[in-house]
Amino acid sequence: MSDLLAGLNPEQQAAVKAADGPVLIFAGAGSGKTRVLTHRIAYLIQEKQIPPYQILAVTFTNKAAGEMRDRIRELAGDNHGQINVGTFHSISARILRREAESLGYSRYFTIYDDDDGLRVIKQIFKDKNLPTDQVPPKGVFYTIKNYKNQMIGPDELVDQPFFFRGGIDLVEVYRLYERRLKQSNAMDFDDLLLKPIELFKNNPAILKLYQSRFRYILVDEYQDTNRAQFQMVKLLSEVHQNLCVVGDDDQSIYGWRGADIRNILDFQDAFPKAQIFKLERNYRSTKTIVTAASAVVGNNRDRATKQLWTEAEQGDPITVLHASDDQHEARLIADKLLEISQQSELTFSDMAILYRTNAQSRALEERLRDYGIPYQLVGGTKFYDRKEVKDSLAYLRIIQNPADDVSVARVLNTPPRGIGKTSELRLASFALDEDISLFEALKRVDETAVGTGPGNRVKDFVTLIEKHGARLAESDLGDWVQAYLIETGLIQQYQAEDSEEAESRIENIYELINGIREFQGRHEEPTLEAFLEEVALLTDVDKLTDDRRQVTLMTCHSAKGLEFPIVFLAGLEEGLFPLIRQTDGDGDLEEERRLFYVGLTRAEKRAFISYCSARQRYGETLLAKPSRFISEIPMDLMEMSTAKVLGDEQPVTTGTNRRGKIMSERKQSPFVAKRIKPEEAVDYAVGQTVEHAYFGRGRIMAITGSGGDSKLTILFAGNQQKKIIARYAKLKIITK
DNA sequence: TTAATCGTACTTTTT
DNA sequence: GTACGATTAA
Repeated sequence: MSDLLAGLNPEQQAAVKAADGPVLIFAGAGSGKTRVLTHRIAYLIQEKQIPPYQILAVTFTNKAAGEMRDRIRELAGDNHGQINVGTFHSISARILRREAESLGYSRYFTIYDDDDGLRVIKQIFKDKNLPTDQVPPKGVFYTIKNYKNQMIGPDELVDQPFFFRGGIDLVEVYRLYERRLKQSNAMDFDDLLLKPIELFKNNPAILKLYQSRFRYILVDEYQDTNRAQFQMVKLLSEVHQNLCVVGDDDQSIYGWRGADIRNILDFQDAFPKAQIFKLERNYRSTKTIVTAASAVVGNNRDRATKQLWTEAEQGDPITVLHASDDQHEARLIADKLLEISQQSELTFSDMAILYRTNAQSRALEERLRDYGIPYQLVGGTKFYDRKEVKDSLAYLRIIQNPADDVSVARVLNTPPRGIGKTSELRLASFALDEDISLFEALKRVDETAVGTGPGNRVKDFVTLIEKHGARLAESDLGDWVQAYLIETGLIQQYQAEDSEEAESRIENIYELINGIREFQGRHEEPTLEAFLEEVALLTDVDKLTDDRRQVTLMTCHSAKGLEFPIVFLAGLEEGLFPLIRQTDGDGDLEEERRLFYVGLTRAEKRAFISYCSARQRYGETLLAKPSRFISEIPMDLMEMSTAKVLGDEQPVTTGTNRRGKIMSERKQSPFVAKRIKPEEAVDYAVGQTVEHAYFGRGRIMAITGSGGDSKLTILFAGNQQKKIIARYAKLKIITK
């Protein structure tokens, strides 16, 4: 069956056939990397007779894992079943559940996300009476995360004077944080990577087991692995050395998360016998796009030498759209989307809009809605991050792991049930004194200083949890969740509110319940723990659908590994892309450039790049210059669009002109953009008729606050009442 | 002591 | 626009 090699170019074939020993494959953008990986696995199974269960393939997202499994199935037939495919985090979680006892955890441990972790830090601040005014808990949390990412534990920091201002001892908070998680039988994302290493180092027998279990290891997106991930694969492949990593140093974009580009650049140092292959032929994009992207990324110093090339046609030049502001930019893009969908065979699902920050999606979304263009948004506020969904999940997590203090604290008084801050504080300090979990403290509420009123409420709460905990085993999971969540009163609380927002929160809770039923239908063992784990490790991209006729909106980071015939890169302005943060100096310009490279190389046929002269950010209007990345593209590959948009002539959308007029210059910021502050608001008064860009004419019913920050309550046509902040509204006074 | 309202600060990218 | 914390009202 060596038709496995048919249709592969010589380099790809060589990479597939080099089955044994360490292998590094540099795979340029669009060079058929996934093909090589899947064919390689099929080759191992069919030609080398390796049992599938001895193969471990690690991908970056669950979606990529699913796709890989599908493609191997096509190639290798039935035998693929027991192959281990997953993300680092999901594979680790699986190992850790099995071996939890060896680490002093129960197998029902909870996975904490950043929000949960931050709550732990905040609780520590409360317990220790640390001041939050000098150093925000968030900052402490991120510092700790940073250390964990680099595998630096609190003990290794001890020699250094790590005191923050305000007398906060970082090492102590770090220690407490680790202790709290352990006591809560919880692991954060970093632990999922660190604990297996700890496990393997302390238990040679267990390590040996997994070494022989994973006799062939393949790692995709290797350029984005961090130190812990490197160590894990190194440990696992130490004996057999059958480690194949695939990546592209030019696409390393997760340095901020601890990814170490040196993992790929220095692979040979760690594995001196490594064979190296380079896939440099691009099959995805036009010559224009390949040449442009290569030219830009060629400005980076820290990279392995390689030259991407293609035999594809030249294709259209990259179109640069210049907009006056972000609203205008959104219109230009929407116009192009419509134009392309009408004048070509392409549909909206062939098009994507990519940007640097999630905040940019709003203006785009508004305009797409106006135009009636269907879109799907990846990222932003995720479904599982919504308050009501997290609350619901917290109720479920308590059942699985009562030691999960974060979840218990989260829902103890949600919905409000008469257990206020004071009671919570007393319970928490009792738990601390007795060295027991918060839930244990609730059960012993009579021994605490909590009053009888709230005390009875606490007892009701405990009864509620225990009652449903006992029922879990004997009922259908979906029915059980529904009954449980209803009895928590969570839904009732929102029903009482009777607002649009509450309405959608209720919908989300039901959507969660439906999600569980759907999970039941597709999972072999639909247990509560399996569901909670899937939810914890799910990414946004995992939920992306291909086949609906929708434009895709997402960040360049999320777009990694995807491709679209038409790609728009929005917001190409100095300070935004490359992004410059005001707080900690210059970021990593080379990484920003790689990110741009990733974005541009997503395009198959045509790329559009847009930038604005002025952009609303943090409530201010900033003047901006076009990104340096635009000028790094060879001139002859670009065309500057001078397209006029119909909408420009309509008075309704003259916000830019008006704003341009009332803008006054302030001092130049240290960075690229000039800061512009709108003048103090015009004098609004109750009873005036005003015109709003979106809502039309209306009458001011009430004003609260003063100046630009004042809130206006305006009654628009159709009895629509809206509250609007004067400063941001594009209001025109019609009559006094 | 609890609940509701008000004011403020925040938004880089994600497993 | 949101989500949190603080302040105030009950």
